[in-house]
Amino acid sequence: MPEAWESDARTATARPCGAGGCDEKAEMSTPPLPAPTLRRMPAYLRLLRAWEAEGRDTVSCTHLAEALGLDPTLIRKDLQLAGGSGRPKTGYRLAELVPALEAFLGWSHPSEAFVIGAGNLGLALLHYQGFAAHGLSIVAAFDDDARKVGTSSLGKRIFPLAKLADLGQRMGVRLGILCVPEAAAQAVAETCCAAGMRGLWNFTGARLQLPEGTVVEDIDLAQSLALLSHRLSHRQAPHPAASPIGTAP
Amino acid sequence: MPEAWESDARTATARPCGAGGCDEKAEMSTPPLPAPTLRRMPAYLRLLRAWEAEGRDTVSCTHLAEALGLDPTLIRKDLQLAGGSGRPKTGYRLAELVPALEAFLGWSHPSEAFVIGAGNLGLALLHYQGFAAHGLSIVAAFDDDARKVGTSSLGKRIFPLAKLADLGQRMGVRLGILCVPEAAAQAVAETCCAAGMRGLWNFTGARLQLPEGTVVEDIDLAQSLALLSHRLSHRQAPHPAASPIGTAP
DNA sequence: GGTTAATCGGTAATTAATTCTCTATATAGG
DNA sequence: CCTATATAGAGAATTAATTACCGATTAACC
Repeated sequence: MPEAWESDARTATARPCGAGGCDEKAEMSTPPLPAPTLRRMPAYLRLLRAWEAEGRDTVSCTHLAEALGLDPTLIRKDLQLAGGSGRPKTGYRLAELVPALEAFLGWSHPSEAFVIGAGNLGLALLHYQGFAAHGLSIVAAFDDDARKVGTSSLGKRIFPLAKLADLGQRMGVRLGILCVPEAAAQAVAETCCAAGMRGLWNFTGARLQLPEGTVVEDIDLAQSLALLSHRLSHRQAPHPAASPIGTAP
Repeated sequence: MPEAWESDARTATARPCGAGGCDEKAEMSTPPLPAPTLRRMPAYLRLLRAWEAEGRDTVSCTHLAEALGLDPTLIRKDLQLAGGSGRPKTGYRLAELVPALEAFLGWSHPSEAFVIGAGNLGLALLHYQGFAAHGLSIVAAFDDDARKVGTSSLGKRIFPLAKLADLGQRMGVRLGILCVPEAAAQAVAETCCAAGMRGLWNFTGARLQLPEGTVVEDIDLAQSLALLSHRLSHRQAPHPAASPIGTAP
C-alpha cells in the first residue's frame, strides 16, 4: 500500500473532548456525531500537519476550504465538533488544532491491532508503513494456513489462528482487522469479540452480527466500484469538482 | 483479498436504463443519482443473486429490508431508480431485477482494467478473484521496479510502467486502478488519462486533479479508520443495528 | 489610536436523504 | 367469483447535512 504521510503523531494534550457530551464517563448520552464529519477529519489533519511541517502556525477555514474544495462554513462546523477553537482574523493555531483533532480521532497514541488472515490483503495491511500517522500499530497477524505462520518481513510475526484468543486477551489488543475469506468472517469476528476486542475493521464483505457495543467498520470495495462503474458507463463525473471528501468512502 | 461471492455475472438484457435520463445519447442532463443509493446497490445485488441461486424467483422490498436492516421504502425507491419494477403482492421478479441492476451498475459485461503499482496492495487486487462478479476484469499490472516486471501467478502479467500509455491505448482499457505511492499518483493518473482511460480507482490517498469528465473514485482507509477509532475511543456503536450500508465506505 | 479587513461563532435557510402515509393493484385462498 | 392481504408506487413529512447570512472580535495597518 502506498501513501507516505508525515508520521509525527504527537501525544496530544487531550482537549475537553469537544463534541457536546463526553463528560468524565465516556458512555452516556453522546449526541451521535455525523459520520460525514468524521470522514472529513483525516483530510483536515493531513493538510494541517503538512502546513505545520512547512512552518505555518495558524490556518483559517477559508484556506482549508480552498485547498479541499469544500465550503468554509462546513469546515468551521467540523472543527467545532472536534473541539477546535479559533480566533477572528487569524484562524486556528496549528499547534493546538492538530493535537485536538488527533485526540478527537483517538490517534494521539497508537492503538494496537491484529490482522486476521494473512492473504494478499492481510499482508499488505500488515506491512503498510502509513498507519503510524493514523494512530494505528499493527502488531501481528494470524492465519489458519500453517505455511504462512512464522516471521514475516519487518519483524511482524504471523501466528496460527488458534492463538488469536489467547494472545488477544493477554496483550489487551482491542482492534481486529478482518482479512479472511468471507465465509470465515463471522466465526473469526466472534472469536475476536470473545478475546476482548471492541472494534473490527472488516475487509471481508460479510455482514457481521455481533454483540452490542462492538464497533464495526466495513470496507466494501463493491460499494465504491458501484459508483465508479455506474458513472463510467453513464459518463457522468460526480460533481464539477471531482469527489470532494465526505462522499467517497 | 477475501470474499468469494457467486460470480455469475450474466450478460443482461440491458433494460431501458431506468434512472430518468439516459435516452440514446448517454451524456446530457442526467439528473445526478444519489451516491448513497449507488452504494447500496451491491448489497442488494449480492443478496438477490444468492436468493436466485437458492431457487427463489420473486422478492419483495420487505424481505430485502429485513435482511439488510433497512427501511422497505428506501429499497423500493432505490430499485426504482435502478430501473426495476415490481408487482403488488409478489414483488420483483429476480430474473428481471438482477439483470436490471447489473446493467444499471455497468456490470453486465466486464470492463477491463489495469492495476498500476505492483506493491502489496496492487498484487492483492490483481489476484483477487471476486471482481468478476462486479463486472471488473483486471488484465495486467504495471510497475516502475524492474524486479517486479514479469509474469505473476494466475497468468496476470506485470509490465514496466513505461508501457502503460501504449498498451492502454492499444487495448482500449478505460479503467485504471492506482496503487502507486502517493507522491507518484498525480503523474501516473495523468498518464492514464492521456492513454484514454476515463475512470480511476484511486487507492493512493492523493487528491487528484484531472481533466473534466474523468471519473475518480477514492478509497481512503484513513476515512474509515477515523470513524472506527473515534467510535472506539468514545465507546459508541454507530447505530443500534451496526453500520447499515450506505454509510460505510 | 483609530480604521480596515479578515475571520470566528452562532442562527437561519436550503438542500439532500430517509421515512411515513395512503391508495391502487395484483395475487392467493376460500 | 369474491374477499382478504401483501405489496408496489406516488407523494407528503421528517430528519440530517450543507450552505448562506449576520453580528462580534481581533489582529494588522495607517
